[in-house]
Amino acid sequence: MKYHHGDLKEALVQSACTCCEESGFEKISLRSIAKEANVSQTAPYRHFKTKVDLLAAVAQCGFDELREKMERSAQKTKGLNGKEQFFEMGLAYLEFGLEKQNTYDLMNHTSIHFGDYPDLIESSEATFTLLVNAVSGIKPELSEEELMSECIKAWAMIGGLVQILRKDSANLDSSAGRAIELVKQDVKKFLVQADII
Amino acid sequence: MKYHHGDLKEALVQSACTCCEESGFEKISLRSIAKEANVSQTAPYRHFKTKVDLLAAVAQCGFDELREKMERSAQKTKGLNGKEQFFEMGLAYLEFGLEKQNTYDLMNHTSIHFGDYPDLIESSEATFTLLVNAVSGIKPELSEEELMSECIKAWAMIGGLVQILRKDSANLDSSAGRAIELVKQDVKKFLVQADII
DNA sequence: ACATTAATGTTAGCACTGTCAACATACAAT
DNA sequence: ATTGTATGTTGACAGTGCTAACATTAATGT
Repeated sequence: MKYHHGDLKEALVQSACTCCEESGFEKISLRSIAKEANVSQTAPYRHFKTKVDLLAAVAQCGFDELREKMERSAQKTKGLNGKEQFFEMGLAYLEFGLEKQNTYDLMNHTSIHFGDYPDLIESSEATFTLLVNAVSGIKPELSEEELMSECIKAWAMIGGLVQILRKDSANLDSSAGRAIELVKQDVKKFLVQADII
Repeated sequence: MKYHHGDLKEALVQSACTCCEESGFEKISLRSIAKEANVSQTAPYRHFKTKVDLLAAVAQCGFDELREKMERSAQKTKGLNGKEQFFEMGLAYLEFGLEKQNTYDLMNHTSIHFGDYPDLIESSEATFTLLVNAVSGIKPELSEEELMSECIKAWAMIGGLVQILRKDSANLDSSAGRAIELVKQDVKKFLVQADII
């Protein structure tokens, strides 16, 4: 057990990522993360000024993971037309939001002020850029403003869908519950009907 | 009815609502709320089994407030056609999401398990019902399933828009920032273009 | 009217948290 | 070899949610 950990910073971030997805980011405690790394409770303060700084690093990992997932989806459908590709990317986003709920929450949480973390901004912008490029590929005739409007529309829709699909059906009456089941089963049809793709 | 305090339960909820909107629901501490009511730290436990129970009450107030706001908006436009009314309600929802951000967050937060709070379910369903009725009035020919699909579409869109419009423009590159400003200035045009109304 | 019970509030304390200051060690540069 | 800096440790403080044991008040039954 050497006094100096090899790469404590990275180990802490990894532990925090795991813990975030397993138990929710609110349950992350610096102390437990430190213990998991076999290190004293205040050791993390040599690498992160505050707890939020660590959470920001976790959120950044989330954006990177999301972007990679979307890129993989887009590449898998390279033979297909632009709209199909765009749909696959949207689906990837939706899947991420549903599978990694806690990380997704952290990424969209207001307690992290993006402005304080340039790297985080960069990662989140890189993800959004994927969307912009895809739409731009489908509709090259759009002005930049129209393009952005289109992207925001798609983004809002998918983001809103994630929010809805996550709700327990207990929150809703039975007919809404059935409708949500339908949406889950056939997201594509829904997106088409909603004029997203 | 009057015991030691008078109506401590209501006082706690009111304090919590105020505190939630002012500083965010994560900063609510039972102790500070108790102090604000001039009562010992553990007194709230005679009225709320856990802190989350208190938060659920705050969330319920939020849904009631949102519903009332939407109802007021709908009534104000009674002379106009159904679509205008529907738009005003959507705008009311959006305004609520932007003005009462912290309360809105709490209402959509996953740590509150709606299933445990029947009153909360009721309040949230009553709000959603407003939307359903409005859409149903505009398009009476829809089957129940189609109706729900339409409502979910509108709900997802507005919810997603709230999420986007709240982001600091620092999060986005300048062109997206400009587009968001446009959306803010002319939400209606955006919703029409998005085929919401 | 009085005794009993339930509702409500208090005190003390536990285990936990984020964070800081002071100290200790390891490693890199001189 | 000496020194400085990066990194890790110990100990402590104030704050948290929550529980148990106790105190008081209001409502209820006779």
